[in-house]
Formats: sequence, C-alpha cells, structure tokens
Amino acid sequence: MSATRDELFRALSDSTRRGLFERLCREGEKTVGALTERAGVSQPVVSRHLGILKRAGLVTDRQAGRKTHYSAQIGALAPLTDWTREMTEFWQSRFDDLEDLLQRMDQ
Amino acid sequence: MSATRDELFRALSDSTRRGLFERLCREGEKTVGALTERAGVSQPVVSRHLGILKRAGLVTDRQAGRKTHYSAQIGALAPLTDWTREMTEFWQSRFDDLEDLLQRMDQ
DNA sequence: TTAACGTATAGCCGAACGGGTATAAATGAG
DNA sequence: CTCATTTATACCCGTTCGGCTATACGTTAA
Repeated sequence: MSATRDELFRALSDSTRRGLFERLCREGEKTVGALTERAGVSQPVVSRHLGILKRAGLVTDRQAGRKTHYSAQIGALAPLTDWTREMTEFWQSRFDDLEDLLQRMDQ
Repeated sequence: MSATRDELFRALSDSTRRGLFERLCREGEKTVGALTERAGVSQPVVSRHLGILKRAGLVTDRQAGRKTHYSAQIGALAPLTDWTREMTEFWQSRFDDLEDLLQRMDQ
C-alpha cells in the first residue's frame, strides 16, 4: 500500500491537509464530523482532503456504524525523512570530497 | 530571509523542482544551462522553478558574467525535519499517555 | 559596435486544485 | 417503516500550476 513519494509530498503541500494530519497526530483518532468542526472548511472538503491523505498512506480509516474514524499513520512520513537525509548526505559528501581535495593539496 | 513553512512544502511538492534541488545537492553549484540539459523541460521552465526554490530559501544564486550559478541551501530543509519531528513527538506523546493510563490501571 | 550567448520575463494554454452546494448512500433511532 | 444523522460523491467555479514559445535584457566576444 506504499504510495508514491510524489503523492506524499503533494499531500503535505496543502496546509489544510497538514492541519488535519497534525490534529490526528496530536489528538488521535477522530471522526470526519469532529475534524470538520475546527478545519475551517466544509465537511465535503474535509472528506476529500482525508481521501488524499489516505491515498498517500498518511491516514487510515475505520468504519463504525455511520461514523468513519480516521487516524494518523506516522510511519508514512518515513520516505520524507529518508529523502531529507539523502539530500543531506549528498551535500555532506561533496563537502567531504572538498576536504579530501584540500588535504591532498596540502601535502 | 526565512520563507514560509507553506512555501517550503509547496516548493518541494513538484518532482521537477525536487530533481533540480537534488542535482544541486549531489553535484554542487550549477548554471541554468547545465541544469536545463538533464531537466527534461525547457530553459524558461527551469528558470521559473529555480525562482520558486529561491523564494523558498532552498537555493541561492550567484551571478558571474552572463551565467547564473545556483547552489543548494541544505539548511532550508530544517523546518521540514522540525515539522516531522514535531508530528512524531505528538504521536509518541499520545502513546506515552496511553502507557501511563495502562500502568495506572494495572495498580 | 555588432553579433552571439545565457538567462529571465511575458503571455498563452490545458490540466489540476481547492473551495463551495446539492445530493446520494448507508446506518441508527424512534 | 420512516426520518434524522453521518459521510462520500457529483458537479460547478475561479485560481493556480506547469509546460510551452517568443522575446527582452544583460554580457561577452569578435
């Protein structure tokens, strides 16, 4: 069920969606109605955003009667931290190469 | 010069832009022309993407004659890692609360 | 000074986005 | 069974986005 890296970045690019995800991280499982209360947008919009977060793997839903409970999947952030670490390593490695070069020039 | 958190997430939501940033991390300073060669899009598009990355603080530019050299600013990723850590801490803290509750119930 | 070069800007276009309202679909309550 | 409740879907609308080409602007080379 792993979504694309692109899907993950895109899902997190909207502040309304990040807000929903953040509330689920902070407060745990919540229904669509509860999320709508403080989301600042209408219920259909919340549902649509939750769908996008779900396709990105950032949330899961649990049906209970006529209510749907959503919860954050913190592990879905892994590709993001991986990417960041990768970029940092690339950057650092160039730095190391430069150090090596300077050291060789020193000799 | 710190850009909005939203600007950062938005800037990274496009794979072409991430590709440009990644090349700058991997290979260091590059001109627009050099970046255009392997970007898969036209030069004006590359320039526009670089402008967006620049406003997000992810790159800086250095003018040299008629060439513009761009380089990655790895530190600009900090708000992203901060946010991720924040989310994880929220999530973890709920987990800890649950553990506390269960421990109290145990006594 | 003129010509070529490197980059940025302007303007266009179709697709995707984020919001809204109306409504369908499913479930629970009376 | 009927009606209220909860969520998801369908559809519309204006804006933004990401690509393109044409071109303006500044710089170097001849």
